[in-house]
Amino acid sequence: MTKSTAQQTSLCQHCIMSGICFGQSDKNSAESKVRSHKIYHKSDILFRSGQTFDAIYILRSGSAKSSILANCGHEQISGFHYPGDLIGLDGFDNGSHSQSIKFLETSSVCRIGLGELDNAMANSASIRSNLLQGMSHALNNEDRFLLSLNNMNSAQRLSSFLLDLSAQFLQRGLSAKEFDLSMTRVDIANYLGMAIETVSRLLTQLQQDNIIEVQRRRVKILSLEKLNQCLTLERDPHILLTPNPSDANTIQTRVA
Amino acid sequence: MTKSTAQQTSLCQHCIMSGICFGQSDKNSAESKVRSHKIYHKSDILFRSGQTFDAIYILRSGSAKSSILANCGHEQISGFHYPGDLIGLDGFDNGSHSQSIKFLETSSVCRIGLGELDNAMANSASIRSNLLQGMSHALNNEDRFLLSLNNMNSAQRLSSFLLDLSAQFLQRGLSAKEFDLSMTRVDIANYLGMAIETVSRLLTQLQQDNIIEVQRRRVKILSLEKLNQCLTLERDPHILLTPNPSDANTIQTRVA
DNA sequence: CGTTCATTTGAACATGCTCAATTCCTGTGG
DNA sequence: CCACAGGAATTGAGCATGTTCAAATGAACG
Repeated sequence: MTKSTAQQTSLCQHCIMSGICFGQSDKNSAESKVRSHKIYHKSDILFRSGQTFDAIYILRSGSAKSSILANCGHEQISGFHYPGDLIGLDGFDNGSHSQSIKFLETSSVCRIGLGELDNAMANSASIRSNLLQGMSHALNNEDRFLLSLNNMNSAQRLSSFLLDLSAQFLQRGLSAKEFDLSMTRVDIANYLGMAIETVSRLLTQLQQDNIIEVQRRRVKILSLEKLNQCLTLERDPHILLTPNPSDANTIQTRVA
Repeated sequence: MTKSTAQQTSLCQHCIMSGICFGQSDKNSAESKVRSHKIYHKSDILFRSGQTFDAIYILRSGSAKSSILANCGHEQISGFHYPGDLIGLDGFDNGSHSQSIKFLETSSVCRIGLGELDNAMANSASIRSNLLQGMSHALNNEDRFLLSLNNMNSAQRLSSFLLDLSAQFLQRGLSAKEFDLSMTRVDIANYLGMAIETVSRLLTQLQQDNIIEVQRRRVKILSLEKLNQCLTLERDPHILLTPNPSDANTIQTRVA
């Protein structure tokens, strides 16, 4: 996921934080305002857990994973990031990062210092709104992911993961049906909470069912419909059916 | 978790959003500035998924659960809330709530309209900081919870849940060792992603091991140490060991 | 080419779910 | 005050999903 240099200015103008780089008045004289951005390579670390929080970042190109560390030393990947994503939001909590960010491929990143950010928030309603929206979005993403962990079996989780990636790529103007995974099987297994053997088996299964073609990092989705069906079919909502679906006091509206 | 009316003013002064209610200048003449708050009862809904986002809320007393709804109609609880918690942060994402909030007992809530909030953010650095901190905290909480879902077995998840509650109560000046659960076993099972029978079995197990005493909603922790050991002992980090713990390129620092 | 890492595949086993029945609490009405 | 009904919680036994362990295969890289 890299962009030609010709696209960079346009990339900046559509950035969620563009208000910081381009003043209200001169959105047109953009050329000179492209914020300096730093290039990182595969396996580079943007910041580590425990490190002082002094900036947030926007991923311009490439991809990264964020992870936290359990007491037992276990690394848990909490998300993957793609161009346009805000990174480092975990730091507002207590002044130091709780996550670590590691790049999965060559990537470029804009840094927005905390002082600069706070100034912008004081002066611009759209910056305030965009930042809150970004954080809220991250929260909702985690909620939905949580749902899939608690609610779905391995096959459904993996299908869901692939569909999610597909949507991410589509949203960024790339192919929704054919793409390269930037993470290893180990990363996928970690993220989805299953053994890497299970990931492997399920991928071959999907391939045998003519739903995807997969070869190493390359994935081709043969049928988005069938992949979607994997989520709904063979569902068995075992956990947590509340007894009174029609009760006005109850939150859920329908129970299978 | 309810507070006497005598404590309410003090409660407001320590509120994370107090800057909105009390101007910088007159933090002392507090009496008259206590924001009107609304009382809800058990099973009441604060807002539902899909509802227009027009305010955030602060829980003053009581407790609540937030949940989202899967396509299949399955309700997934994404968190429990206690006094001081910010509620409704999910709405910044796209202008409508993705969560639903349901009270678990009689509770009182302050409402802060979006306009009012944005004004306050424009004018007060501490409001900006507090809101971002609150959202970041919520994010980090979810990350840690995600880790426990992917990383721990049922016994560990339940122990972790109890310890978490204990810490929440302690932080709010209540007993860390003896408290009432405001949620049902069904809620616990839903949240922790297991069957309610498993919750039940594990609680009796913990009781037989003289780690807790539990009777219906009442929980007494006999040994916080032993409960903590439940998290670390019998650990078996099966998933996701990355091969090179000492590699500088790798995020985690140690692997069991 | 040989070493290393990533991935795949197979077979046994374990955790935790499902189904079913029972017990325990709480509130309600006789 | 007691009997009864309904929900919540507990307990037991069988079973399924997905893990563990072990070994083989495949791709990449020096």
